[in-house]
Amino acid sequence: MRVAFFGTPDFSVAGLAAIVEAGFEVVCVYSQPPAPRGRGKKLSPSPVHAFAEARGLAVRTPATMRAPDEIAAFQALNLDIAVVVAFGQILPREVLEAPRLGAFNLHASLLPRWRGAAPIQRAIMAGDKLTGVAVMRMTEGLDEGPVLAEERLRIDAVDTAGTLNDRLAAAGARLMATTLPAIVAGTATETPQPADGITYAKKIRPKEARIDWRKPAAEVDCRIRGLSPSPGAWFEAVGDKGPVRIKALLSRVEEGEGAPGQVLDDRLLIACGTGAVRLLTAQREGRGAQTLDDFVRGFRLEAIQR
RNA sequence: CGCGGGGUGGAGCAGCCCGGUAGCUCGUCAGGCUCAUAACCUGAAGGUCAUAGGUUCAAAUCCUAUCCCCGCAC
Repeated sequence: MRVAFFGTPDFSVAGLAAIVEAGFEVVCVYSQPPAPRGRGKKLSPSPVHAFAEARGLAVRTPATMRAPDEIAAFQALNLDIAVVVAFGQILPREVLEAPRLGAFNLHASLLPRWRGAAPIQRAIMAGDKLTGVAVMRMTEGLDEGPVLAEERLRIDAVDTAGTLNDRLAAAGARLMATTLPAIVAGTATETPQPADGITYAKKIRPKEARIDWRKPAAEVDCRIRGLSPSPGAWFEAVGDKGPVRIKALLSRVEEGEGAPGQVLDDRLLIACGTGAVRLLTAQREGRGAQTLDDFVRGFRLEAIQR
Protein backbone atom coordinates (compact mmCIF):
# COMPACT_ATOMS: atom_id res chain seq x y z
CA MET A 1 0.00 0.00 0.00
CA ARG A 2 1.51 3.28 -1.09
CA VAL A 3 0.54 5.99 1.36
CA ALA A 4 1.30 9.68 1.78
CA PHE A 5 1.19 11.21 5.25
CA PHE A 6 0.36 14.82 6.05
CA GLY A 7 1.05 16.16 9.53
CA THR A 8 2.90 18.81 11.44
CA PRO A 9 2.79 18.98 15.25
CA ASP A 10 3.71 16.60 17.96
CA PHE A 11 0.21 15.15 17.91
CA SER A 12 0.71 13.79 14.41
CA VAL A 13 3.88 11.87 15.10
CA ALA A 14 2.23 8.95 16.89
CA GLY A 15 -0.11 8.50 13.93
CA LEU A 16 2.74 8.44 11.46
CA ALA A 17 4.63 5.97 13.58
CA ALA A 18 1.58 3.72 13.76
CA ILE A 19 1.23 3.69 9.99
CA VAL A 20 4.84 2.77 9.54
CA GLU A 21 4.52 0.04 12.18
CA ALA A 22 1.41 -1.30 10.46
CA GLY A 23 3.54 -2.04 7.44
CA PHE A 24 2.29 0.59 5.04
CA GLU A 25 4.76 1.98 2.55
CA VAL A 26 4.99 5.65 3.40
CA VAL A 27 6.03 7.06 0.06
CA CYS A 28 6.18 10.68 1.14
CA VAL A 29 5.62 12.72 4.29
CA TYR A 30 4.28 16.23 3.92
CA SER A 31 4.72 18.78 6.67
CA GLN A 32 4.67 22.53 7.15
CA PRO A 33 7.94 24.16 6.13
CA PRO A 34 10.56 24.84 8.81
CA ALA A 35 9.82 28.21 10.34
CA PRO A 36 12.10 30.72 12.05
CA ARG A 37 10.42 29.92 15.32
CA GLY A 38 11.70 30.04 18.85
CA ARG A 39 14.25 32.41 20.35
CA GLY A 40 16.89 33.85 18.12
CA LYS A 41 14.74 33.13 15.04
CA LYS A 42 16.36 29.76 14.48
CA LEU A 43 14.97 27.74 11.61
CA SER A 44 13.55 24.53 12.98
CA PRO A 45 11.68 21.68 11.33
CA SER A 46 8.28 20.55 12.58
CA PRO A 47 8.07 17.48 14.86
CA VAL A 48 6.70 15.38 12.01
CA HIS A 49 9.43 16.62 9.70
CA ALA A 50 12.13 15.74 12.21
CA PHE A 51 10.64 12.33 12.93
CA ALA A 52 10.26 11.45 9.27
CA GLU A 53 13.78 12.50 8.49
CA ALA A 54 15.14 10.44 11.36
CA ARG A 55 13.31 7.43 9.95
CA GLY A 56 14.73 8.07 6.52
CA LEU A 57 11.36 8.87 4.97
CA ALA A 58 11.03 11.26 2.05
CA VAL A 59 9.80 14.66 3.25
CA ARG A 60 8.24 17.52 1.35
CA THR A 61 7.39 20.87 2.94
CA PRO A 62 5.60 22.98 0.36
CA ALA A 63 4.35 26.39 1.40
CA THR A 64 1.05 25.47 -0.21
CA MET A 65 -0.41 22.31 -1.67
CA ARG A 66 -2.37 24.43 -4.09
CA ALA A 67 0.60 25.07 -6.33
CA PRO A 68 -0.02 23.33 -9.69
CA ASP A 69 3.39 21.68 -9.84
CA GLU A 70 2.98 20.45 -6.26
CA ILE A 71 -0.35 18.90 -7.16
CA ALA A 72 1.15 17.31 -10.25
CA ALA A 73 4.01 15.87 -8.21
CA PHE A 74 1.51 14.47 -5.72
CA GLN A 75 -0.58 12.85 -8.43
CA ALA A 76 2.55 11.28 -9.86
CA LEU A 77 3.17 9.42 -6.60
CA ASN A 78 0.62 6.84 -7.68
CA LEU A 79 -0.85 6.51 -4.19
CA ASP A 80 -3.35 4.11 -2.74
CA ILE A 81 -4.31 6.31 0.18
CA ALA A 82 -3.48 9.58 1.93
CA VAL A 83 -3.59 10.11 5.69
CA VAL A 84 -3.84 13.54 7.25
CA VAL A 85 -3.28 14.30 10.94
CA ALA A 86 -3.22 17.95 11.93
CA PHE A 87 -1.41 19.14 8.84
CA GLY A 88 -2.32 22.80 9.12
CA GLN A 89 -3.24 23.47 5.53
CA ILE A 90 -6.40 23.11 3.53
CA LEU A 91 -5.89 20.47 0.87
CA PRO A 92 -7.37 21.14 -2.58
CA ARG A 93 -9.79 18.73 -4.16
CA GLU A 94 -7.19 17.49 -6.65
CA VAL A 95 -5.06 16.26 -3.77
CA LEU A 96 -7.92 14.63 -1.89
CA GLU A 97 -9.01 12.76 -5.00
CA ALA A 98 -5.62 11.69 -6.27
CA PRO A 99 -5.08 8.56 -4.13
CA ARG A 100 -6.97 5.48 -5.29
CA LEU A 101 -8.87 5.07 -2.00
CA GLY A 102 -9.07 8.73 -1.13
CA ALA A 103 -7.79 10.80 1.79
CA PHE A 104 -8.55 10.18 5.45
CA ASN A 105 -8.16 12.40 8.44
CA LEU A 106 -7.57 11.70 12.11
CA HIS A 107 -9.26 14.39 14.16
CA ALA A 108 -9.06 14.92 17.93
CA SER A 109 -12.72 15.33 18.80
CA LEU A 110 -16.04 13.57 18.65
CA LEU A 111 -17.34 15.06 15.44
CA PRO A 112 -19.23 17.12 14.59
CA ARG A 113 -18.22 18.82 17.81
CA TRP A 114 -15.02 20.86 17.62
CA ARG A 115 -14.29 20.80 13.93
CA GLY A 116 -11.22 22.84 13.12
CA ALA A 117 -7.84 23.86 14.42
CA ALA A 118 -7.75 23.48 18.21
CA PRO A 119 -10.20 20.75 19.27
CA ILE A 120 -8.27 19.53 22.30
CA GLN A 121 -7.85 22.92 23.91
CA ARG A 122 -11.38 24.01 23.09
CA ALA A 123 -12.89 20.88 24.59
CA ILE A 124 -11.20 21.49 27.93
CA MET A 125 -11.89 25.20 27.87
CA ALA A 126 -15.57 24.48 27.33
CA GLY A 127 -15.63 22.11 30.29
CA ASP A 128 -16.39 19.02 28.22
CA LYS A 129 -16.24 15.77 30.18
CA LEU A 130 -15.96 13.56 27.13
CA THR A 131 -13.92 13.79 23.98
CA GLY A 132 -12.18 11.45 21.61
CA VAL A 133 -10.57 10.83 18.27
CA ALA A 134 -12.21 10.11 14.96
CA VAL A 135 -11.16 8.90 11.55
CA MET A 136 -13.10 10.41 8.69
CA ARG A 137 -12.99 10.56 4.95
CA MET A 138 -11.85 13.96 3.83
CA THR A 139 -14.11 16.19 1.82
CA GLU A 140 -13.67 19.73 0.73
CA GLY A 141 -15.39 21.30 3.73
CA LEU A 142 -13.65 21.78 7.07
CA ASP A 143 -13.77 18.44 8.90
CA GLU A 144 -17.18 17.65 7.42
CA GLY A 145 -16.53 14.21 5.98
CA PRO A 146 -18.25 10.98 7.01
CA VAL A 147 -16.82 9.20 10.04
CA LEU A 148 -15.48 5.66 9.87
CA ALA A 149 -14.39 5.09 13.44
CA GLU A 150 -14.03 6.85 16.72
CA GLU A 151 -12.76 6.23 20.22
CA ARG A 152 -14.02 8.07 23.27
CA LEU A 153 -11.94 9.38 26.14
CA ARG A 154 -12.90 10.95 29.44
CA ILE A 155 -11.58 14.36 30.32
CA ASP A 156 -10.54 14.43 33.97
CA ALA A 157 -10.40 17.41 36.29
CA VAL A 158 -6.63 17.12 36.31
CA ASP A 159 -6.27 17.02 32.55
CA THR A 160 -4.54 19.78 30.67
CA ALA A 161 -4.34 20.22 26.93
CA GLY A 162 -0.91 18.67 27.26
CA THR A 163 -1.92 15.47 29.03
CA LEU A 164 -5.03 15.10 26.90
CA ASN A 165 -3.01 15.67 23.76
CA ASP A 166 -0.79 12.75 24.65
CA ARG A 167 -3.65 10.39 25.44
CA LEU A 168 -5.54 11.37 22.31
CA ALA A 169 -2.45 10.95 20.17
CA ALA A 170 -1.98 7.43 21.52
CA ALA A 171 -5.65 6.62 21.07
CA GLY A 172 -5.55 8.07 17.58
CA ALA A 173 -2.61 5.92 16.64
CA ARG A 174 -4.46 2.81 17.83
CA LEU A 175 -7.59 3.79 15.97
CA MET A 176 -5.63 4.44 12.84
CA ALA A 177 -3.89 1.09 13.06
CA THR A 178 -7.21 -0.74 13.04
CA THR A 179 -9.16 1.50 10.70
CA LEU A 180 -6.72 1.79 7.82
CA PRO A 181 -6.59 -1.96 7.15
CA ALA A 182 -10.38 -1.98 7.23
CA ILE A 183 -10.48 0.78 4.64
CA VAL A 184 -8.09 -1.11 2.43
CA ALA A 185 -10.12 -4.29 2.84
CA GLY A 186 -13.27 -2.39 2.02
CA THR A 187 -14.96 -3.37 5.27
CA ALA A 188 -15.10 0.09 6.82
CA THR A 189 -18.42 1.85 6.83
CA GLU A 190 -18.81 5.58 6.53
CA THR A 191 -21.39 7.42 8.60
CA PRO A 192 -22.30 10.99 7.71
CA GLN A 193 -21.86 13.43 10.56
CA PRO A 194 -25.09 14.49 12.30
CA ALA A 195 -26.38 17.93 11.44
CA ASP A 196 -26.83 18.73 15.12
CA GLY A 197 -24.13 19.53 17.61
CA ILE A 198 -21.73 21.18 15.21
CA THR A 199 -19.19 23.48 16.86
CA TYR A 200 -15.94 24.93 15.61
CA ALA A 201 -12.65 24.92 17.49
CA LYS A 202 -11.11 28.19 16.46
CA LYS A 203 -7.40 28.65 16.62
CA ILE A 204 -6.21 29.95 20.00
CA ARG A 205 -5.38 33.63 19.96
CA PRO A 206 -2.74 34.93 22.39
CA LYS A 207 -5.25 37.45 23.64
CA GLU A 208 -7.40 34.67 25.07
CA ALA A 209 -4.63 33.50 27.35
CA ARG A 210 -4.95 36.32 29.84
CA ILE A 211 -6.96 35.20 32.84
CA ASP A 212 -10.12 37.11 33.64
CA TRP A 213 -10.67 36.57 37.35
CA ARG A 214 -14.19 37.97 37.16
CA LYS A 215 -15.34 34.74 35.53
CA PRO A 216 -16.66 31.88 37.67
CA ALA A 217 -14.02 29.62 39.16
CA ALA A 218 -14.98 26.65 37.00
CA GLU A 219 -14.49 28.72 33.89
CA VAL A 220 -11.15 30.09 35.01
CA ASP A 221 -10.00 26.58 35.86
CA CYS A 222 -11.02 25.23 32.46
CA ARG A 223 -9.25 28.05 30.72
CA ILE A 224 -6.07 27.43 32.67
CA ARG A 225 -6.06 23.72 31.96
CA GLY A 226 -7.19 24.12 28.37
CA LEU A 227 -4.36 26.49 27.55
CA SER A 228 -1.71 24.49 29.37
CA PRO A 229 1.11 24.09 28.66
CA SER A 230 0.93 26.21 25.54
CA PRO A 231 0.45 29.08 25.25
CA GLY A 232 -0.38 29.03 28.95
CA ALA A 233 -2.97 31.17 30.74
CA TRP A 234 -1.35 34.04 32.57
CA PHE A 235 -1.83 37.01 34.85
CA GLU A 236 0.33 39.70 36.33
CA ALA A 237 1.34 39.69 39.96
CA VAL A 238 2.65 42.58 41.97
CA GLY A 239 6.28 41.78 42.70
CA ASP A 240 9.12 43.55 44.50
CA LYS A 241 10.52 44.81 41.23
CA GLY A 242 7.31 45.67 39.44
CA PRO A 243 4.72 43.48 37.77
CA VAL A 244 5.64 39.87 37.16
CA ARG A 245 3.97 37.80 34.53
CA ILE A 246 2.91 34.44 35.87
CA LYS A 247 1.59 31.49 33.95
CA ALA A 248 -0.91 29.17 35.54
CA LEU A 249 -0.39 25.66 34.18
CA LEU A 250 -2.59 23.56 36.44
CA SER A 251 -5.35 24.51 38.83
CA ARG A 252 -8.22 23.18 40.89
CA VAL A 253 -11.54 24.74 41.87
CA GLU A 254 -11.89 25.27 45.62
CA GLU A 255 -14.10 26.95 48.17
CA GLY A 256 -13.33 30.60 48.66
CA GLU A 257 -14.79 34.03 48.46
CA GLY A 258 -13.38 37.43 47.68
CA ALA A 259 -13.03 40.16 45.13
CA PRO A 260 -12.03 38.71 41.74
CA GLY A 261 -8.27 38.37 41.63
CA GLN A 262 -7.85 38.65 45.39
CA VAL A 263 -5.18 36.41 46.86
CA LEU A 264 -6.94 34.47 49.60
CA ASP A 265 -4.05 32.66 51.26
CA ASP A 266 -0.33 32.07 50.90
CA ARG A 267 -0.88 28.90 48.91
CA LEU A 268 -1.97 30.46 45.63
CA LEU A 269 -5.70 30.42 46.29
CA ILE A 270 -7.23 33.16 44.19
CA ALA A 271 -10.78 34.46 44.24
CA CYS A 272 -12.79 34.42 41.03
CA GLY A 273 -16.13 35.94 40.11
CA THR A 274 -17.70 33.13 42.08
CA GLY A 275 -15.66 30.61 44.04
CA ALA A 276 -11.92 30.37 43.89
CA VAL A 277 -9.13 28.57 42.14
CA ARG A 278 -5.91 27.19 43.56
CA LEU A 279 -2.90 27.14 41.28
CA LEU A 280 -1.15 23.79 41.48
CA THR A 281 1.52 24.45 38.91
CA ALA A 282 2.78 27.88 37.99
CA GLN A 283 5.64 29.51 36.18
CA ARG A 284 7.00 33.00 36.39
CA GLU A 285 8.94 34.77 33.68
CA GLY A 286 12.38 33.41 33.11
CA ARG A 287 11.83 30.38 35.29
CA GLY A 288 10.71 26.85 34.72
CA ALA A 289 7.31 25.49 35.67
CA GLN A 290 7.02 24.72 39.37
CA THR A 291 4.70 22.87 41.66
CA LEU A 292 2.73 24.84 44.21
CA ASP A 293 5.16 23.97 47.00
CA ASP A 294 8.24 25.03 45.09
CA PHE A 295 6.64 28.12 43.68
CA VAL A 296 5.55 29.39 47.05
CA ARG A 297 8.97 28.69 48.52
CA GLY A 298 10.66 31.14 46.23
CA PHE A 299 7.99 33.69 45.52
CA ARG A 300 5.39 35.32 47.69
CA LEU A 301 2.24 36.11 45.78
CA GLU A 302 0.60 38.99 47.59
CA ALA A 303 -1.55 40.73 45.04
CA ILE A 304 -2.57 40.51 41.45
CA GLN A 305 -2.37 43.37 39.00
CA ARG A 306 -5.81 44.38 37.87
C1' C B 1 22.85 39.32 15.11
C1' G B 2 14.49 40.25 17.27
C1' C B 3 13.48 41.90 23.01
C1' G B 4 14.09 40.23 27.97
C1' G B 5 14.80 36.98 32.55
C1' G B 6 17.76 33.07 34.84
C1' G B 7 21.96 29.43 36.04
C1' U B 8 24.19 29.96 44.19
C1' G B 9 24.69 22.72 49.09
C1' G B 10 19.32 17.46 47.09
C1' A B 11 14.61 21.30 45.83
C1' G B 12 12.91 26.47 45.50
C1' C B 13 14.99 31.31 46.33
C1' A B 14 17.91 35.85 48.57
C1' G B 15 22.71 38.07 48.22
C1' C B 16 25.13 41.02 42.91
C1' C B 17 23.70 47.95 41.82
C1' C B 18 27.34 50.07 46.90
C1' G B 19 33.63 43.75 45.94
C1' G B 20 35.84 41.67 51.99
C1' U B 21 33.75 35.18 57.18
C1' A B 22 27.57 31.34 51.99
C1' G B 23 21.93 33.53 54.08
C1' C B 24 16.41 31.99 53.85
C1' U B 25 12.26 28.34 53.28
C1' C B 26 12.36 23.07 52.74
C1' G B 27 14.58 18.21 52.26
C1' U B 28 18.20 14.61 54.33
C1' C B 29 20.74 12.46 58.78
C1' A B 30 21.25 12.17 64.29
C1' G B 31 19.20 13.21 69.02
C1' G B 32 15.12 15.16 72.11
C1' C B 33 9.81 16.11 73.39
C1' U B 34 5.11 13.46 72.65
C1' C B 35 0.16 8.23 73.29
C1' A B 36 1.42 9.90 68.42
C1' U B 37 2.62 12.82 63.96
C1' A B 38 3.73 15.50 57.82
C1' A B 39 3.83 19.01 64.51
C1' C B 40 7.60 21.14 67.86
C1' C B 41 12.88 21.66 69.93
C1' U B 42 18.32 20.80 69.39
C1' G B 43 22.42 19.56 66.51
C1' A B 44 24.95 17.75 61.95
C1' A B 45 26.32 16.65 57.06
C1' G B 46 26.22 18.80 52.30
C1' G B 47 28.23 24.36 47.91
C1' U B 48 34.37 24.29 42.21
C1' C B 49 28.34 30.50 43.73
C1' A B 50 27.19 27.30 35.06
C1' U B 51 32.32 27.32 32.43
C1' A B 52 36.95 29.89 30.87
C1' G B 53 39.78 34.11 31.14
C1' G B 54 40.58 39.29 33.08
C1' U B 55 40.70 43.56 36.82
C1' U B 56 41.91 43.65 42.24
C1' C B 57 45.42 42.87 48.30
C1' A B 58 40.55 40.41 47.90
C1' A B 59 35.29 38.43 43.10
C1' A B 60 28.88 34.92 43.94
C1' U B 61 29.42 40.33 43.53
C1' C B 62 33.05 44.35 38.43
C1' C B 63 34.76 43.34 32.88
C1' U B 64 35.07 39.84 28.47
C1' A B 65 33.91 35.25 26.00
C1' U B 66 31.36 30.51 25.89
C1' C B 67 27.57 26.75 27.26
C1' C B 68 22.66 25.57 29.13
C1' C B 69 17.41 26.90 30.76
C1' C B 70 13.08 30.08 30.41
C1' G B 71 9.31 34.29 29.15
C1' C B 72 7.73 37.59 25.04
C1' A B 73 7.66 38.38 20.00
C1' C B 74 7.48 35.03 15.63
